[in-house]
Amino acid sequence: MAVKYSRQRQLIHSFLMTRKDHPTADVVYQNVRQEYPNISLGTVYRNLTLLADRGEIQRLQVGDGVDHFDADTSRHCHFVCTDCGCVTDLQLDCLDHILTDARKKFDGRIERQSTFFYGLCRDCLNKPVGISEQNA
Amino acid sequence: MAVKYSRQRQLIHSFLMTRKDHPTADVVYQNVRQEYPNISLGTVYRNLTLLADRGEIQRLQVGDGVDHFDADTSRHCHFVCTDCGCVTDLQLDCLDHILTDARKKFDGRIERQSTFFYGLCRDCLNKPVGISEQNA
DNA sequence: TTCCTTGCAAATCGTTTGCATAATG
DNA sequence: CATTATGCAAACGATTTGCAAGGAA
Repeated sequence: MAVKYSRQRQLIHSFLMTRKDHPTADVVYQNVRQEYPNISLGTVYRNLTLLADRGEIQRLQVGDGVDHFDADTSRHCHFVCTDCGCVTDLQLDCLDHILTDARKKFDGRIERQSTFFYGLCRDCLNKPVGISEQNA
Repeated sequence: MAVKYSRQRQLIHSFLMTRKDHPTADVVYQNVRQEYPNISLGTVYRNLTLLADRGEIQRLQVGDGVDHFDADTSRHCHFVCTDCGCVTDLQLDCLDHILTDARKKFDGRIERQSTFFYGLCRDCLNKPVGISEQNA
């Protein structure tokens, strides 16, 4: 239960804080590896899970089958591009409102909410057709 | 591309329509099997994917690592119990509002939205501590 | 010294896929 | 007949886990 310091966890967490694009475990691994070559994928997974469990980071299941991680634990939404798969933050004012509304209607205890938007990001919108494999 | 009739797909789809609890592929398999014992898991997966791609059902990634399926394709939210894992529908009035708001703020094309709420369902709220493994 | 962490590799588990055969249109 | 769907089993990919060794308190 008690958590002890580890250089690996420290590197993982601080790497995540430098990124606003919500990397996957493997991306974290590839990057931390540059500074700490001996680190293993298992360790990355273990620490991401530990940090998420302690609420120090957020685990995002954006719907592409791979977990993404976000060092920003504040309440915010995400946009996921269905073409390039990029994930970006989206700040909305009405988050509290929807939560209140849901609590009013639901017979149980609602603790948190997660909202994803899907569509095409700016870059993919402007991209000429055929520049990447189009999703039919 | 052309879709041909199959008894298996028919059974899968109509089973899904009888359920409002958003079963997983395996649950669909176990149930359809009672009426059609020779069906294979692969066929169930193939048809759920086909139906979802054609918009006849909805694939839900509720965050437990397993895909759930919903025969109700109307716009609505879901509540996921973090204790028992049950998934229930939640109808909210402000869905259009949040979508409009997001479109206003985002520089790209937002096509759809998905919102999940997490907490304890009514049954788990009333359940005495220790009746199931508590998530520490 | 005690307990937490690691690296490594093997194991898990949900889902997908290749292939030869069966069913549909 | 051409094409799509099936059952089966093997393949896959992301994540987890067991274990012996290393590091922190």
